[in-house]
Amino acid sequence: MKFDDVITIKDIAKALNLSTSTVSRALRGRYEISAETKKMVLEYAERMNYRPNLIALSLKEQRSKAIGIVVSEIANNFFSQAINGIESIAYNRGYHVIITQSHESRDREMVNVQHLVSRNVDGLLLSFSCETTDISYLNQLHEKGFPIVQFDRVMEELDTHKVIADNYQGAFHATEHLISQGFRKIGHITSTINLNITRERLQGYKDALQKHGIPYDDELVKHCNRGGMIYDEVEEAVESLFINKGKIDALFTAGDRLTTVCLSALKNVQNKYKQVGFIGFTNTNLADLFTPPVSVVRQPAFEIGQRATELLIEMIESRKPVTVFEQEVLSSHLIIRDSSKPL
Amino acid sequence: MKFDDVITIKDIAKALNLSTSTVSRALRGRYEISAETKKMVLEYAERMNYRPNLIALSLKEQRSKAIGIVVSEIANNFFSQAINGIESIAYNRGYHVIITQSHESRDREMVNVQHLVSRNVDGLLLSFSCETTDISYLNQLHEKGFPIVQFDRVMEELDTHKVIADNYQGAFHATEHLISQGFRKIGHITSTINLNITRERLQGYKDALQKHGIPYDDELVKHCNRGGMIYDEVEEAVESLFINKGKIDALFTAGDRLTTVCLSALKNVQNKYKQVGFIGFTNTNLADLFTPPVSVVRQPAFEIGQRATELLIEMIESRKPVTVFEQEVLSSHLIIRDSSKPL
DNA sequence: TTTATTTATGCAATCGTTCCCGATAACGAT
DNA sequence: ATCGTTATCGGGAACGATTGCATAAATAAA
Repeated sequence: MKFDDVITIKDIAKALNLSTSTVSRALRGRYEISAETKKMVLEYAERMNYRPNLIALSLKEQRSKAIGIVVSEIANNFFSQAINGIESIAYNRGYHVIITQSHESRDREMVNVQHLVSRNVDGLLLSFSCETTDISYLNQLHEKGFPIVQFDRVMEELDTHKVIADNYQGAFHATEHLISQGFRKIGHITSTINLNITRERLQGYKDALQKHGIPYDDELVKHCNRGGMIYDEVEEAVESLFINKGKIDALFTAGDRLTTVCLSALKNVQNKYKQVGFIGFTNTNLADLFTPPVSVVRQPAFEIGQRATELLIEMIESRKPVTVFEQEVLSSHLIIRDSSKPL
Repeated sequence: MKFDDVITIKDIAKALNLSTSTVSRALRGRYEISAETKKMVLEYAERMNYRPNLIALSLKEQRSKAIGIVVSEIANNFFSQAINGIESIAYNRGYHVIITQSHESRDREMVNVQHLVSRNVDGLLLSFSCETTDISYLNQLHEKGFPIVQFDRVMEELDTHKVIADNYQGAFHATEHLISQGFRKIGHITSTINLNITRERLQGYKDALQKHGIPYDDELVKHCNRGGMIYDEVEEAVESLFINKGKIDALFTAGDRLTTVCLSALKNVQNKYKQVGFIGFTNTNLADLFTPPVSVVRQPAFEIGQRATELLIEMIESRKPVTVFEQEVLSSHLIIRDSSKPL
């Protein structure tokens, strides 16, 4: 059904026998308008419940006061918390946010970006999908100086602001912690190597092993390339780590969704959860309800969202093009619970 | 920084020495355009990576092919799953979705609705906040026949399609289940009575008690009016139920976030979780990782989102105004685990 | 050859808003 | 009476895209 009878500035102009310009200025509170005209317009607009059409405004002003977000999944503690951080800043600065999900698909991600751009968003906050390796679809946009800030899952070759957690440190400390608890055969389940977070965490894991003289074993690292989107992929990874009985004595998982799905899989696969040391990256609030309570690496999701948004708005509102970009690294937090204590 | 050099239909027209009309028709594949002109335009557009400006299109066509969503929190399993259901339908029908959060604030909810409307969304999917009692801000919109579908948290007095879970049945069965397991003093933590889901579930709880000859005790029902947004509110409710030692022997919680927060609070308050029978409405996938594994009432969140979207798109695309509205009730699912077994 | 028809293209209005220019009137100063 | 100033307000272009209508050229029919 066609729906179009919302009140516009033209309607007000016609009703009050004024021109649209006058009405516009009255509503904007410009000085050139006489007090009585202004009052008349404001009262009428109020009475008729007038709201400016943001579409028309965007077209005219060439900006929308809206920020586009692309994340892989909102059903992910890290991202939903990050989005809350984003909103907390954006809202106070007068921006609205438009949230989209890539569902770990590069095509969907690209479509979302294009859609957001053709909706005239003033800037983009991006966290890439597992599938994404080729980001040439951003080239043109980026070359023209379109404001983009990457967070969490970032691309080295895309030179814009980046806001991330200290993935390397987080993984290093988590692994070192497991070692300090006496574990020696530490499995690592992570997602695709496409992602910086995977590589950084893997490196932290490796370096911690090396520091303590534990040889690195390729067989103990399993990549779930869809980042936990497909349960079977994760269960298979978990199972394979247990093929030789006692092959691993502890497990370290990277990635929010991956960690929670791993916990399910561990439970389902011969109830292994209680039989290995465990620590994982996750932002769930329920970690201490498990038995044993789960040790986690918690990322400052909210703050990452906030910081990314501050940088983005700074870029949007800067009068001269921003050409020097920074990478901000926020500290993650190791929360030791029982799951990583000696068995 | 002002950013505006995206390619438009005018640029193409100028470059190829054509009129914008011709370019537009060529891009739309209209028959009136000669094959060579069409080819020339298409090739140039492709090469310059032309994308139509959806803002301009929306303004012209008076529709945006976008659907606005307002939920209280995306960091809530029910809503994030519902949103995935919404997206699954919308995407296939060529609609984009714009997700906003009210954070359980009526004002924020209203602002979001107004913002979405002034962005020319073609319809709204609404789930109300805890705070909302007065929805007069929707009156004008609704009277004019603007397509709105309510889901989960709905308002009786707003006559549009509604898609909900069988809250009464779910609560009734959950309570009856606890009774069948021998529990008699069953506490109920729920959110504000403003919400239909609260009232329906409370009624289910009451009726189950009555059916089995258990007197209803007002003291055993606690309302967390912010729906679990404020931890202290929940902890207080939990504590108060335990003031008289052994006052309750089981707990039934309504609401996704409320249930998870309650579990935390139960754990924190003298580690009570293992000492009471427990069942709650929640869609978390981690319920069986707790000890004991949590019995839950699981709502068909994904399907609710899907169905609501189907109804909405039907309304949007209907040529005549829709005046007869239906309320669809989808079955929830009782999943019995150990938390509700006799102690 | 003339007229009718088809084919291909351009013009201009439209959507809602803002803002640069002008236009008009009132008023005081000359 | 004329001019300049100031205070108010309107006209119209612009933003990007679509589309009904007009027009031109090319072709077909007479």
